[in-house]
This record gives sequence, structure tokens and C-alpha cells, in this order.
Amino acid sequence: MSKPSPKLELFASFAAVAKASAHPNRLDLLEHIAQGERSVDALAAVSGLSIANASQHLLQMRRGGLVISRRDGKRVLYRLSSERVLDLLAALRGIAEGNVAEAQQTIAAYFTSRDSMEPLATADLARALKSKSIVLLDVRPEGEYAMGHIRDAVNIPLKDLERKIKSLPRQKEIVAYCRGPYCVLSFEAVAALRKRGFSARRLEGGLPECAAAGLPIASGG
Amino acid sequence: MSKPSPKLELFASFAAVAKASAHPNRLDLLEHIAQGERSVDALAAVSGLSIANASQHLLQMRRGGLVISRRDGKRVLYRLSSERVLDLLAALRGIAEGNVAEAQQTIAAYFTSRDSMEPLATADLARALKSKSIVLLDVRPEGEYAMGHIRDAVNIPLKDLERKIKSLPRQKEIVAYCRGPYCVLSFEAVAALRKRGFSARRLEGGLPECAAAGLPIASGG
DNA sequence: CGTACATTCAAATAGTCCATTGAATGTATG
DNA sequence: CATACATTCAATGGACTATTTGAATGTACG
Repeated sequence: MSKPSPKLELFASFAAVAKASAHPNRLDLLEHIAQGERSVDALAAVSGLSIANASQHLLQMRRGGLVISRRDGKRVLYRLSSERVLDLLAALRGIAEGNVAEAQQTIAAYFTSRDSMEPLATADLARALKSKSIVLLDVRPEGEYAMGHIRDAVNIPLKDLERKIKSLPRQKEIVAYCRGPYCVLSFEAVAALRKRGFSARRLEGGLPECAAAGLPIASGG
Repeated sequence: MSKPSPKLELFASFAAVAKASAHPNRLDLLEHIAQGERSVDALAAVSGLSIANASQHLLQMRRGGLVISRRDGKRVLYRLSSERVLDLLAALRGIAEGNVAEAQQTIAAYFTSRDSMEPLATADLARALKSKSIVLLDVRPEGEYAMGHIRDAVNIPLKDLERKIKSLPRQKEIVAYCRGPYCVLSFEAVAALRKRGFSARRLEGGLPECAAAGLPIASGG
């Protein structure tokens, strides 16, 4: 084995990063990690993987530089290595949306049909909040909301939406967000709200994108 | 096999994009394709792969939505599917540079030591060219220059640099570029120029990054 | 200080990917 | 219309990847 050129050596490292993100389960784990630091068992639980399997995937992502782990007492917590990981995910999304037929079909079948209206751009959220022209609705489960949410967001988990829908104002537009651009929760929430006559829209990104955009994050109930 | 959730279905598509870029040879091919439309045999030649192997890699990248092919007479030409592919590559680079130890070692050993000076940012190139304070030097082989280069760039392929070095002005700063951020050509060129007493720097990005930034591209000798 | 717990390691299996070979396809050229 | 050429397809062997299982590690708690 002759030594490869420096460029190919470097490309091998870049390829390792790509490989670390080249598995559906790992992308799913990443979406959850992007919400904030999470333990292995929490990640295994939300993604439906066995603990050993989740651990293996997490280790691969660590080797690929996507996540960083630290020990906190009995458990090991994983977080994104940097915000650049969100750029990587956005790039993967953009390419798939634009150029992969399968992705376009899935989006057309499950997502766009429910969301005829343009989502609110993450960049425009700060202004909208300031003018109080909207109500920002976090439709993730309580536990995730408690671990971190956009300041001023109201939490009504999707499963409680029917029950608590009356607490929402009819005169303001409701902007729903959840984990990320393809988390189904906000799509479902908007559909339910519109059926009840509310003016509702999705936020373009989820919590991680908002945090990266500099919006204030709060935690606790 | 039960049907996966729409989200996982979509993540599978995103993972396919990542997988398409998860091989050193494919990244190498991409760097060349990013310069402009190229045929399979040209790509095989520059990357040192057999034609069949290059073809397979190209097909995989096509399935992953990274590149698009079209037939032109006897040959098939590949090009990037969109500029978003450059964003993907930049994200992979950024993550590897920041978080993958192997990449950092390679960069420290082969690249940064030769390039103590900050490279010129792609965004600042237009201004520098307008003020005529620099000479822009394209150090790629003639053929690649002919197929597309930044307007106003002078071509001296690296292998001819020693011979033609006298044609360069000593009073202006020389900014060298080549195929991309980790193409070795410009690093070597800058090293050679400095050794001869020239004031020389690299351009941060290569031709594809400049094209994406809106700089005018010319072609022909 | 032993027990419980969270995570990782090690080993094993089934599945997938890489590079090469030679044949097949589609396009131009004489 | 036969031939040459560029590319792709099909099939192969060898290397790597994913998941599961059960054991090993390291930390906390009684």
C-alpha cells in the first residue's frame, strides 16, 4: 500500500464525515441531538432503537466529527459538535428536495399536500414575535419542551391539541414548530388547526435552526 | 417489511445523498465536475480511475442527486446538479477541519505549514480585481483553463511556473487559485513564488466557489 | 464495599459496497 | 450498414457495515 496523496487523504476524512451521516437512523438521532444534549438511553427511546444499536451509531457519528460526547455521572450525553452540522443537514435536504425523485415523491405525498401555505421563514420569526402578530406554538412532547424551547413559545403537544385548542386565540395567526423541517408534528398540528378554522402556518425550521439563527432559548416547564 | 414512516422514508433519501458523497474517489470526481461539464473518460483520466469504475461512481452520484448527465453525441457529460452541492462539500470540509483529528493532522502536515498567510476570501476577489492591485493566477493545466476560468485570470500551469515566472510582475501581489480549497496546485505555486521573492497568496476557494459567488467565467484559450 | 445502572466492547451473522472483468448498448463515421 | 468508440450493464471475489447478543467497564448509591 503506497501512501495516498495528501489530497486523497483529506478527501478520505471528508468522506468519513459523509459516511457518518449516511444512514437514516443516524439522521434521526441527529435531529434529536440537534434539540439539545441527550443521553444514549433517551436517544434510543425516541428513535426506537436498541440501546446497543443507538450507541454504535452514536460512536460512528462521533468518529465522523458530527457529535461530541461527555460523561455526566452515570450517563453519557451527546451533543452536536458545531452548528455546521445543521448546514450539512440543510445541504442534504436541499439536494434531495431538488434532485432525488424518491424524496420529491415522499414530500409530495405526505408533506406539501397538507401545507399549501408558505411556511414562515426562520429569519422572519424574530420580527413577527416582536410585533406580537402571531402566537408561536411548540407542538413537541412536554419533556422536549421542558429541555429547551424558543422563548415566548406556548407548548401544546400534538396529542393534546384537540383538547386544548380552545385556549388559542382566533384573531392571531398561529405559527407551529417542532423538531425540524421534516418533523411531522407541526404539519399535523397545522392541518388540525386549519380544520378548526384557525389561521395557522408552519415555521420553516425547527428548534435547532432557530437556536442557530440566534433566537433566545428558554428551558424549564 | 412494514412501511416506514414518511419521516424515515425521507431520511432514507437524505442518507442516500450523503452516501453518494461518502467515498474519497467520488469527492475527487466531484471536485473535477465542479469545474464544469466533463465526460466520463476525461474524469477517469484526471482521477486515475478505470473508466468502468469512474462510470459506476458517477452513476451512484447521479442516483444520489449530486450530478446530472446528458448525452452529447458519443459521450456522456456530467455536471453538478446544483450549486447546493458546493454547500454540501463546504459543510463536509468545515466539519472535518473542526472536528476530525485525522483531517486536522493532514492539514497541519501538508497544507497550513506552507501557507502562513491568510488566503484571500472569495468574496473579496471582485474588489481586488477591480482595483487592479493583484494579479490573479490560474495554476491549473492548460486544458482545464481553456474549459473555463475566472475572467482576467492569467494561466501558468504549475509545471510551467519555474519557466514562466519572469513574466509576472514583482510590484503586485499574486493571488493563485486552482480547483478548490484543497487542490494542492495553488499551495505549491504560492510556495514557489514566495521562494523567488514574490508577494503571493492563495485564493480561499477554487474556480467552482468563484463561479458560485457570481464572478464572471470565461472560456477558450 | 457490593449492587445497580448506563454505556461500551467483542464476537457473530447477514447483508451491502468496491473494483475488476468481459459483454452489451447506443452513437457516430467511413 | 459494418466498424469503432464511449459508456453502461452484469457478474465476481474480497472487504466492509449493520444489528444482535452477552460480557466488560465505569459511575453512583445504599
